[in-house]
Amino acid sequence: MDNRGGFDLRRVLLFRGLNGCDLTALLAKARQEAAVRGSTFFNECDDALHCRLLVAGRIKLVQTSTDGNQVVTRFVAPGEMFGWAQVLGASVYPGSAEAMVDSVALTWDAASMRSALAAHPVLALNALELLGARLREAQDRLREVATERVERRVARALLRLARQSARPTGEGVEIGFPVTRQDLAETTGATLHTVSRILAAWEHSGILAGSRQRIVLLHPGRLETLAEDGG
Amino acid sequence: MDNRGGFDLRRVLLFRGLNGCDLTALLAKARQEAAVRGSTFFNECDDALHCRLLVAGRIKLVQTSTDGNQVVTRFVAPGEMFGWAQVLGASVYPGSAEAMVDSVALTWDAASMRSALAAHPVLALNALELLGARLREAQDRLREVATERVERRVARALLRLARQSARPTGEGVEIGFPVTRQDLAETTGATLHTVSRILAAWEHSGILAGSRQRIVLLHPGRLETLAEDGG
DNA sequence: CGGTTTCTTGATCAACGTCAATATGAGTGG
DNA sequence: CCACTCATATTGACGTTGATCAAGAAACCG
Repeated sequence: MDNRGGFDLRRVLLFRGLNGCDLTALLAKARQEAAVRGSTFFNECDDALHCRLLVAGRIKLVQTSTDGNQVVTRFVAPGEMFGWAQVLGASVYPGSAEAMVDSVALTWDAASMRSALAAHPVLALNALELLGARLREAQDRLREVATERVERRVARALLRLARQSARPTGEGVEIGFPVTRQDLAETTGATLHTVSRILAAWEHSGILAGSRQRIVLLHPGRLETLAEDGG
Repeated sequence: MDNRGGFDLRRVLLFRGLNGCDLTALLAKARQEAAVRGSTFFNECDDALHCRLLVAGRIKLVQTSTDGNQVVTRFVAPGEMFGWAQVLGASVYPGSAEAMVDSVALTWDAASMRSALAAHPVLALNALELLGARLREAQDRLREVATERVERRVARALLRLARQSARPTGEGVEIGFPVTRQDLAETTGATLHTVSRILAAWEHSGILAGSRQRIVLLHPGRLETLAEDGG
């Protein structure tokens, strides 16, 4: 089996259950694409001609509203697909994909991914499951933003980030890629000012430590309390 | 071709492109289920054993958070599927499905729907498209709730409702099923008080008219202005 | 007709955004 | 290596949106 880009593609959830042959054939159709930190794989409203699998790095998907406000719809970790728009019936990307660190993706054109989905039911079912999970996550976040205080939303966001990309350190769990207060604000629907204040308070009370773009959760348990019962 | 429950099933987007035979076979596996106004087809956290197609009536999907706050994740119109949870890899329903008027649904068990999806690629691709559209909608609403004022969110919610279920009246477009201020509050992430005040103001300025659970948009254009550039 | 749900409206208040100023570090070119 | 610049972060003062609290009115229902 192939092992392109130093990444084990059998681990990719979308490909689970696909036999080696078919996987190799599918891979043959992909090309590799890189984006340095700060650049994008695609921008909001670009024609959605491709879909991608993140192989290395970290991406954020960002939607911008007419008045310039931005929202981070998802952080993408290696092994996850992104930019499905065309495959799923949209003609343009609903958001931009910005590399938070230097990143590498495998890129398919939407048409061949569609035919692969049609040819391999297991692939389509996997896609449905993944998409279902994403829909549930989006709805959960909707409920949070609609009903919960900023502090709690920030707590949840940090826990999600930690779950997706924990890097154990001496004194706690570090989030494994650079996250600005602005990023956190855009995932939680708050301003960077409020986020900054909240994090400062938490640093003060020993729940977390951090410096520029780095956040270490010293006390995930206490964060979970904050996230759940609003202690 | 079958025409069960007085509803033309060829119009259902999920079934588009499926041949008559297969459609009939699929329908044979469904059973009919009714829910009177106010009752539910299923509740949040129930085991997700079935998936459903709304044939008549109107449903709202509601998520409740631990502190009792509710959010309406979607209004379901006839012809739309709901309660896909199990098919999409979740074991329990992420929300309840409450009938806003007396309603009828066709019900499949999740296993047979899964095998139908596996057997008919066209079905799986349709499902992916529909789910993709839903994901985009959820993300749009997330962006709205995170960045926009309540007034604008209410305007958008009304326009969405009108689009999904407009009933032309003498003086404007009526929303074709009973919607309470509470419902609107739960779709927009506001309180019913705020919604009530906003609607009162709009009634005052002639943008809409309404009575108990009835809303008539007299001036959709002005609502659209409010929804877009915050005029 | 009494009870219940829905809706309205006022008064008050706090969460959080906005505005503003400053600090801190990281990268860059001279 | 240092000066400069830019992005990021901190912090305070203040204002506004919209929630909360409270009370009552109106419509519907058995």
